[in-house]
Amino acid sequence: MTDTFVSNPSFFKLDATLKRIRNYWQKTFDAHKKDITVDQWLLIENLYKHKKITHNELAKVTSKDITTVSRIIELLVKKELVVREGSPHDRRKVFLQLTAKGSEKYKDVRPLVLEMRKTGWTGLTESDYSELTRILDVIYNNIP
Amino acid sequence: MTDTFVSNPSFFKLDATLKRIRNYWQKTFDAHKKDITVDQWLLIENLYKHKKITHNELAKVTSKDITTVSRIIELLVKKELVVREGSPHDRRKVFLQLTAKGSEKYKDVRPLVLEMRKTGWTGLTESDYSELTRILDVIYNNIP
DNA sequence: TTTTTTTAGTTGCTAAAGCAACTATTGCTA
DNA sequence: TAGCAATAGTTGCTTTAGCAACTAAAAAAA
Repeated sequence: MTDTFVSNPSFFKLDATLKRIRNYWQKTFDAHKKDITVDQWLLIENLYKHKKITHNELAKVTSKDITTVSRIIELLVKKELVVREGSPHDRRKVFLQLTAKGSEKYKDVRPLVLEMRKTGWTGLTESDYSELTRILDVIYNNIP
Repeated sequence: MTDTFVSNPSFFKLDATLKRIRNYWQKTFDAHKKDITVDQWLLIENLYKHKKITHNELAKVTSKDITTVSRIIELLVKKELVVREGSPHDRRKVFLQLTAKGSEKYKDVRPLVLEMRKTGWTGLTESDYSELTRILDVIYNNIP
């Protein structure tokens, strides 16, 4: 790998792309008055998928810091989209679950998300997707 | 493009990878007592490259919000790495420049950054790099 | 059983992202 | 030339990121 190659700012390109996607998602949510942020959506999506899960587990599957999860969940509880329920067996643990309102929010927002993902992938093939996944995975695992 | 494909959370993978890189960079900066954040570094890198530039231009080349740039620059000014200098021709404009200390910081940190980039790319080829760049560019330009 | 360590979660702090509203110029136009 | 629009930046606000320090409970070790 050449020096000019290494000096190439791929970090920057990742960052710029992600910011652009995030921005687009947020603007779309806002335009449709979904009253939700992108990261709040990510948590809702995972809560829908996992049904019952702790802060810690949710942090792992979303690649978020547990403190960040804790605070986003607080906002979702305030919006009555999520309930916290202490575990009877282990009183340190708190299980998180979507409320009925939370499930409805998921079903309400999901079509928008699918549409946006489709938009992002326009002109790309499934093999492009595999390539991207492969390369990002390698980079991810290269980091000590 | 199939539905399962579209539903695949590539956004999440981008986010996770970027967070991991950012985290690694920050920890490395801290371990070497560079007293700098990743985004502060990005601005310094661009100030070194462009020599004399306004907030607005710096925001464009770094894909950052101008308010964000404004505040990061404030921190860099406090650290005496950057000076603001009003334009005599247009009193709205403020030119930004690295101080001598700022240039030194750049030269001091740059080897670390090159090393980390190399680490991230271990096991990948230049064609992987082109692929990643191409795919990210397509996605970026797909976003309305 | 008592002490120590580990685990789950919260709170305080600083940094960065981005929108809205604001000031101060400069440029355009009627 | 006077009035209005556009441009450059800053400040206030809410959200997310992540480290450090903390509480409380459970698990492991003495």
